[in-house]
Amino acid sequence: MARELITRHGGRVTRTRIAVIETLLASDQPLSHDELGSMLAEIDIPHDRVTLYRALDWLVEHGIARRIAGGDRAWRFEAARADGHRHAHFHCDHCGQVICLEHLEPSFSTVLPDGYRVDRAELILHGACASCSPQRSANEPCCPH
Amino acid sequence: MARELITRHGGRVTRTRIAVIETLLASDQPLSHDELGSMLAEIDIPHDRVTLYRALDWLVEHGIARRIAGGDRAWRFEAARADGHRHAHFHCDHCGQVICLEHLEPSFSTVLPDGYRVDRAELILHGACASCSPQRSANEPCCPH
DNA sequence: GTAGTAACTGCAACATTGTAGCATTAAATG
DNA sequence: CATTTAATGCTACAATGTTGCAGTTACTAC
Ligand SMILES: [Mn+2]
Ligand SMILES: [Mn+2]
Ligand SMILES: [Zn+2]
Ligand SMILES: [Zn+2]
Repeated sequence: MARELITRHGGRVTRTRIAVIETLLASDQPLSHDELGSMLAEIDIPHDRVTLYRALDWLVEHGIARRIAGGDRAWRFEAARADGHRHAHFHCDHCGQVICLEHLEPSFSTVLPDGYRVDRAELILHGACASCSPQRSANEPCCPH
Repeated sequence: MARELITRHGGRVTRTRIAVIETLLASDQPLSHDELGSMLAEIDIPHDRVTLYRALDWLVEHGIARRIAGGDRAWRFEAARADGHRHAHFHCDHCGQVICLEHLEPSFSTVLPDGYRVDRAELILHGACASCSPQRSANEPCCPH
């Protein structure tokens, strides 16, 4: 699956690329470079920081992954859907976790000044996730924050 | 006006704060720290990078300014409206300029998992501004990009 | 106006996130 | 296996932002 995605786009099948694709496909939420780095380290895929940046750039360039601007200053990445499906995201301002809002399309309709061209819309809801919301009972464990 | 805004919130009236507030109020688009720094330098307000960061933090904390995540990794700031009005923004991926879409409210309605709390929504349209759109006549000046 | 005090500033050092150049390694191909 | 060149690893650098701390300044009380 991962190998085929890579060769289909004329890339070379390397350890890091395979692991990144498989990790993204297995994740139900977008992952930051840093998170991916840790996950790769855990499954014993040695790699350089820069290699990971370049692998992710390559995946985005070829439409295999999508880049999301979280609202903090770190990109997050998720596997692109074959059908081009897009959705909004929720960013927990407390622990930094980002989740996908599968059923919320970032649609818009607006009058832009003449000559402007829209390529895509990003909708991000900010708030606190369940683990970070203050109303939860005080003896349940919270996020590492 | 600026002085009053500051004292009303129990802050000390300083050169930098006044200049920042006045610059934000006079601007029709959100400004990055860097842009603000240049503008302040032009009107002869000497200041340290860090002072500007702290002035902006203070303004946001007190609801005088609002912080916007452009999509590149630099915050932008705009004067907050008295009526709490919010709107979406357009980010030119070519020259980095951000403009306000006054009439586009970043509304949303979605079912979040239990326990999640939404504080605000950010909607950013990405594309090319009029100066950067390719269809413009080739002998008009374009952005510095 | 002077003095006292806490808020604010400026500077230096550091943190995080990401890029660029370049020599080395290794995936693909025949 | 030998050749080719894409991909990697390393080092150095850039952009954006934060922290600690000593010194300055805006405000308050007199
Ligand atoms: Mn998603
Ligand atoms: Mn705006
Ligand atoms: Zn959280
Ligand atoms: Zn532009």
